[in-house]
Amino acid sequence: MHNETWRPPCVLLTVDLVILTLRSSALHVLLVERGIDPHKGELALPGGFISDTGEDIFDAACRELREEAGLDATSLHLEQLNTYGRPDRDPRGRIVSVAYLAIAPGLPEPEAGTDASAASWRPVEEFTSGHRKLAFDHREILDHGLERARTKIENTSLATAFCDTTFTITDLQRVYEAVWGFELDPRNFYRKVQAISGFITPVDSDRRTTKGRPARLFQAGPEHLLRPPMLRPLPQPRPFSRPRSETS
Amino acid sequence: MHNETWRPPCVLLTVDLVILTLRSSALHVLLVERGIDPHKGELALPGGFISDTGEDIFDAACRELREEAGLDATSLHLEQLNTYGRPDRDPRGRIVSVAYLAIAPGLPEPEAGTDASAASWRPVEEFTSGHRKLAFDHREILDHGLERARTKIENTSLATAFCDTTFTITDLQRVYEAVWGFELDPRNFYRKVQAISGFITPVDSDRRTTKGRPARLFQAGPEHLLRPPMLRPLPQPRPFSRPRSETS
DNA sequence: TTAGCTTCTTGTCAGTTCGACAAAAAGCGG
DNA sequence: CCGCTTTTTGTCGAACTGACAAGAAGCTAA
Repeated sequence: MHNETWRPPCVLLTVDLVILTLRSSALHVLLVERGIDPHKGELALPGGFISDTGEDIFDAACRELREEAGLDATSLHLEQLNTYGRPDRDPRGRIVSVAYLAIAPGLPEPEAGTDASAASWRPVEEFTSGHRKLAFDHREILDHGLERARTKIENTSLATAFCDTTFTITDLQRVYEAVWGFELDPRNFYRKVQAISGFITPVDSDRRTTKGRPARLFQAGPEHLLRPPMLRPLPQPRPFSRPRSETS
Repeated sequence: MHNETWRPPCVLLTVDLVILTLRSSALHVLLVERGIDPHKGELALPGGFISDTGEDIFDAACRELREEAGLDATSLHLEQLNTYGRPDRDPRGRIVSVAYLAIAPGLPEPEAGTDASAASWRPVEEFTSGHRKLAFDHREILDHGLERARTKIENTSLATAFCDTTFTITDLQRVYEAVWGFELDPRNFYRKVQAISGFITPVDSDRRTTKGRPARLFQAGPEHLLRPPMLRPLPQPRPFSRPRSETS
């Protein structure tokens, strides 16, 4: 296939992070304003080159999470998304980026004065609705991250990663509503999440009270796979379902 | 973060393929016997280095599919899996591999005399049950590919990618049984797949006949997302589901 | 103190789906 | 025509879903 003098080409490897959280019931993503060219001044996902050839990719994602976002990887969900390597995606040369999805509970604005000071939480709605743009192909990466989140909270307990260690069922409902973009019936939601075995377990003798009736507190359960799953309502009312017995 | 003389390290990029198909109702994966060190003589996933810095990763996957497996990427399902970059995964140096999952309908053995002659279909059961080993971290990649397939045929129409353009409902059932490793009730399966709108559409006036009653033929429908989903039975009978009204 | 407000929690109820199984339908081989 | 195989249609009780009413438990303001 290749003669012996052929040397495989090498590429530069970066890590990009889609970090999602909930702030006042709206889904937000952490973005940085680029300080250097290319795309100077534009918004971009936090990320950067792997530090040396001995660094594992996952470790690089943890490091960027700490350096650029000021977040501790051990306390939040972090999973790999796709890898992006279109030859023209970066004008500086052949740069391949491994994207990661991070899910964090509600957090304060990144502290000024730190390395993460250039980062800020932005409502994802600004980008999904089309007006605002992102540097490089980061809009595509963000879309993939959002779709991954939408799908995974259907079948896994990922939604609890948006919550603190203890949370109310209404907190959890806010997560589903923000990620899916749908309002849900609180009464059906309340019973449904409890019927899924291992999803959430009650924390006894403690309730959180804000305005109405105090709510029971829960914590994430042992099960990762939700069965039955939480199915999101579909955007389109679906073409049509063939009547069962109409065989023509 | 880095001074200006710092140059980001570059890595070698490869593509590895998990190519799945059904042969006589059993799930098979295409593997090659390595002709060179490292891991000479061992079984490995087909794959190779990207050919030059201008080649897109997806295109590289298509090329390897053609060169190593003799398959045409336009006629089968091809999607990206995870990217593997542990520093010690390849003794030759820092080699990062982007894995792809390909799903093909039942196919004959790769033709001898071609570039793909080193490749052969192996039952996945040989590897999942533990005895036989794979080169590098390819066992891990295979496991991820299998888990992806198991999950995606639940929620998407991916299962039809294992079938020819027309197929019977029993053919489709064989796919689910092979990928999940569970036997399913043909009668419930028959009605369930038809109730999912857009999953499969009947091909009129044509039936396939082998031994028993001739079976109606179908083709893949327009819908990608299955709603309601096909839920696989769980290995463990699940701990226990709290009685609905037991609130203590 | 009590009425009103908010939010959480439990009930109800009809339509749908699911899983286990029976039985009919449609071919083939003898 | 009889038995065999495989596909297709029925049946039926249990479980789940989605819509909505209503009770429970706090807070606040008159």
